[in-house]
Amino acid sequence: MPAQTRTPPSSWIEEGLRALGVGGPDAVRVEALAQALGVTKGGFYWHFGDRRALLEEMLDVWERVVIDEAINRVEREGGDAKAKLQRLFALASSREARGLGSIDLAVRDWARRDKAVAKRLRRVDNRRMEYMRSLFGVFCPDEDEVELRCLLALSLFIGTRFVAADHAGRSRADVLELALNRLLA
Amino acid sequence: MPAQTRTPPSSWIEEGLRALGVGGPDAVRVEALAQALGVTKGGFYWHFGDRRALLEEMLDVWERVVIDEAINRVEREGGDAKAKLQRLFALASSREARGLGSIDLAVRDWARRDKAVAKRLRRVDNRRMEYMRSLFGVFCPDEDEVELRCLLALSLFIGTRFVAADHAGRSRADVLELALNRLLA
DNA sequence: CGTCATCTATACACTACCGTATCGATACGC
DNA sequence: GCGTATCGATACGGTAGTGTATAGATGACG
Repeated sequence: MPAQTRTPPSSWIEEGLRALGVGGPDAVRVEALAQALGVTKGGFYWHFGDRRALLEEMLDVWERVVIDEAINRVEREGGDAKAKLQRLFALASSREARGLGSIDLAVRDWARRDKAVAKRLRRVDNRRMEYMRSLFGVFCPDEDEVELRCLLALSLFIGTRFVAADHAGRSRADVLELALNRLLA
Repeated sequence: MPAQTRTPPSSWIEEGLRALGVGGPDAVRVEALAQALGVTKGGFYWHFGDRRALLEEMLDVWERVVIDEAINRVEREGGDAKAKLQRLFALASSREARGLGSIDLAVRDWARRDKAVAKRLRRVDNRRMEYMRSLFGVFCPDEDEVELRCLLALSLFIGTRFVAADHAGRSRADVLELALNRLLA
């Protein structure tokens, strides 16, 4: 049995993902993470070969969590396809998702300039699309229509957090609800 | 009359915007720009007080260009609202927009962690929304419906470039065309 | 209690970049 | 062609971060 670790790799990864969500990949700096964890960087290089290795493992964890977590939680409570979609959308805009959502956005921007990251994002997005396709397909016979709604849903999820426009008296949530009702019609 | 400048401020700003689009704000580095321009950083600090000043002026230029350019070009050719919207969408996904589009995405991510940038993006997005509202409003009586379509259009514009999913036999352009036809119905 | 793996602190060399200072080059206006 | 504003090259100091080396602390386990 290994001795109980004080600042195990998972701590560095966790803190790294937090930094990634807030400041992007460039903000994931060994010394900054060490300070946030209340230690020096001494132990970091015991766990990880270098900074790249940390980023790699961060993405490993992110990929696993993102793919499993959301889908599992939605599936667990059962219900029909529309109920599941509604829960999925609610989850996506919930306060708890703020942390994961920020990481999601950061990874998207990161993927623009790093092919390996783009590959991972592609896997994740395809998994999400596949899941949504299965749900929309239940009450939506036309395949083009299914594909369209999936892209709209995913784009809205991202757009809501990247678009900085006001809505003439309405709130963003109001307009978003309109959109989601339409998607579920 | 000022002497003809060899590497005027506009060159630094141009190169800076290019770097921003490719690598984000952190990639806008004085010495890197100098190298890209084939000079040393010697002259940079003659034009700009510091790096911040360049970023500021870059955003000034970007804001002016983005607001005027696209709208003016669409308006110039006339036609009815639907024709203008079609041109607007075509322009947004045209090859020429790749450069400006990348900057757009970079600014969006940047705005997440810089309030001043967020303020600028808000101005730009509101201007775009206002313009789209005026176009959708022509053939769309319901105000909620107009607002919805505007958000969908903007989200799709962003989503198309941030989402990395495949579409089961279809191309992204296919699905996008479906979406745009729906928006113009 | 002692040992060994597991961290931690500290110091160091190295690199990249910012901003400053200085002097030289170049072109335009006259 | 002369002078001045407008750059360009170079050298420098300062800061921040990476990765390495090394010695010390700390806890599990026999």
